[in-house]
Amino acid sequence: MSRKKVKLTYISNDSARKATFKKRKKGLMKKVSELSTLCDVEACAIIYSPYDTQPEIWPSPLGVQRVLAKFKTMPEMEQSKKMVNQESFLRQRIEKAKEQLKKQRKDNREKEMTRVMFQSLTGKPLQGLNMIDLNDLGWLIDQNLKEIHNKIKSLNEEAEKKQVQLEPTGLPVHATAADQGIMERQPWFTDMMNPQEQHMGLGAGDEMMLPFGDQNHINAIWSNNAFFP
Amino acid sequence: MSRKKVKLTYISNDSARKATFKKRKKGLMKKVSELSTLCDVEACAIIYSPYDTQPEIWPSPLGVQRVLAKFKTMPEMEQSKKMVNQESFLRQRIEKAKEQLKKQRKDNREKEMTRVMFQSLTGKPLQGLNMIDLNDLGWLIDQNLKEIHNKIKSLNEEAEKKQVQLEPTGLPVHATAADQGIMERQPWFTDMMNPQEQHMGLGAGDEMMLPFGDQNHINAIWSNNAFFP
DNA sequence: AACTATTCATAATA
DNA sequence: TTATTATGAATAGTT
Repeated sequence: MSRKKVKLTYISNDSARKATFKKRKKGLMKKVSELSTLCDVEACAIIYSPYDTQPEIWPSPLGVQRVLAKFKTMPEMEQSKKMVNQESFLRQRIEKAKEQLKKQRKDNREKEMTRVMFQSLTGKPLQGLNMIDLNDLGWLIDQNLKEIHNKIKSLNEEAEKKQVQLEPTGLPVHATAADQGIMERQPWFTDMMNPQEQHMGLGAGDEMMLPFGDQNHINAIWSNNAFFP
Repeated sequence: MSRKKVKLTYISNDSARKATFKKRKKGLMKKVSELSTLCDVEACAIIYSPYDTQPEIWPSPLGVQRVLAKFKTMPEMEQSKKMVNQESFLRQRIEKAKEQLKKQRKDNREKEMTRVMFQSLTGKPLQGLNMIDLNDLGWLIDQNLKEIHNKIKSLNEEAEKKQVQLEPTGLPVHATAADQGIMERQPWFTDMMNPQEQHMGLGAGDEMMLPFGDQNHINAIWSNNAFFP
């Protein structure tokens, strides 16, 4: 049961390190073999370890020699060109981690504003929110109102159909007063918070674009993390 | 969505092969890097592909050179000793596949005998069963009877407790006639089918050891598979 | 070494 | 091509 994500650092425990080495070496050799088979490329791997006097190699001494010979004939400058070295590799990983962090922050932000919204609905006053928080909160409320409106609309349409079936000559059912109220209220928050922005219509597809930025304003603990400037 | 287990064979579709190559090369390099970091071993990998004029290497030209130099100083005979070559690698995979097959056959065998047992219970006569099938069937029935007996026993014990609580001076409830019958019947099948074997007691722990062999006698289609002699 | 819960890699797809 | 996601594979921790 791997409890935690493995820390990518030297394993100081001797037996654990040996066990991990054996497992991962096996897995690695399998991967090399598969890559070679699946894509028909020449490849080799050499691993020196303190557990064996001989290096572990793939695919065979001759195979290794062949690949090495090819490699040796290349000028050093050429060798460096397409190389994946440790630095660029780590750079890639950091980049990916940053991406994930960004996504996570967006998620956290949305969750946090949702919490604030519900607190507000239970009567708690909105305290300690800056302009950016209020803006995001407004956007979130607009989204929710929009959803509610759509729901009401579809319910009304359904009811109307049934009504028509039951009394073909009667008056159709119209949108309720509650629905109207929501319709009127929908734009005010956005307008107040974004006086400079052009107001977007209901069907403009803006529901796909969250306004939440990279930083969480409320949970400042994350915003000041020195590892992610 | 990887629908099926990947077939370990050359990918003929050009674009699919290239895509796979890129992904797997990246994954492989990551693995080498991790192994090196986690276990502090010297390792290198070189991959030639038709997609680049230069080979992809790890960890760096100098790192590769260093490992290669070490490798070259070794006599060829020594090099071959601890090697993982394609043949021994495939041998290992075949061995593992055989193990899995063995387990699966055992499972299948037990399921099949269970089916036969229930068919028999519905009145269908036992046809086409050889001595080995009958022996396994007997074992299976014994197991089930044993389970039933244990269940009855524990139920009786529970009932006895309640009985004592309700009428503290009354006679305790004993095992039922049905239970007795099961107890008497339990050993006969095994004894008949295994006249030479020593009969094992109820508590001897034999319930852990399935008698089902490597071959399925009923589904001969599997037994004759030429790939697994 | 064998076993699982879990993370990780990646085949298929959009 | 890159991005996404469901699934198979690898493996960390444990027995």
